[in-house]
Amino acid sequence: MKNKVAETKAMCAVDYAFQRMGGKYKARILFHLGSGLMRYGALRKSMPDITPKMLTQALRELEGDELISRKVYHEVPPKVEYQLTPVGTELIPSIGLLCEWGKKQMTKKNLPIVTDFY
Amino acid sequence: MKNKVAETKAMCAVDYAFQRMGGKYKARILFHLGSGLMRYGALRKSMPDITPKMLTQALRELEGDELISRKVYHEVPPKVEYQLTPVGTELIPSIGLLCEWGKKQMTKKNLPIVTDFY
DNA sequence: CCGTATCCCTTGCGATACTG
DNA sequence: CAGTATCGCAAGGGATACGG
Repeated sequence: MKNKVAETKAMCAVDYAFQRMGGKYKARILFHLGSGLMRYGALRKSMPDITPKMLTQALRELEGDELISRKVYHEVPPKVEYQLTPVGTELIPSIGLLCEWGKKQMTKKNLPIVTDFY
Repeated sequence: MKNKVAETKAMCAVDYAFQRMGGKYKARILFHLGSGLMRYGALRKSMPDITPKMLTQALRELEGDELISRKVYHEVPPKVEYQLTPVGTELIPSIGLLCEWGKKQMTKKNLPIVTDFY
């Protein structure tokens, strides 16, 4: 169970970035965490279209790439908190810009935008 | 041969953006076109790891989403020019930021970065 | 020069059910 | 509460060869 890429050979910086925050959900997860620390359940509620399996998978990969940190409280009921690392935090402005671009285009085309609780 | 998504239902702006410039090559292609108009062959040479099939496919999708325009000269030998549309151009700053983030992280980890001709 | 066509393989992703 | 396990499909992507 390796983490995607053997980064032994030279690559493009754009690719490097996309391998870490690309994919179907990672950018959205990072963006949500941009507003601060969140528990697993809170993340689930804020993105109900992501199955637990995919959410956990994305979170583990983000953790492996050190974009987020994961803190487990061994108590009953269990509690796990996720938050951005400094490196992950530096990614937020880029995603924010992307998001603004998306909003602008969607507005132009009169497409319905989901902002809250999604 | 439809273009990926039926955008009938409400979605997140981040997703909207990623459906247009996400994937394995699109951001890189857009970024290269950021420096100006390029012919198909020039794009190929600048990104030799992309097979013609994948390059053409990505270009067609970008064209379909109106991020780039394609101008064909019906002459021998044939000549096709690609360039960013205004909407596509607005995407460049976000990708640029992502690229800078990538470069910074790669530098920290002493990973070899390919900038020219890739 | 600028692509297409074909074949095939891998990976991502989803649904559903179950657990410490 | 915060996950795993299992199964399975479908899209994405690579290699190679050919075409207007």
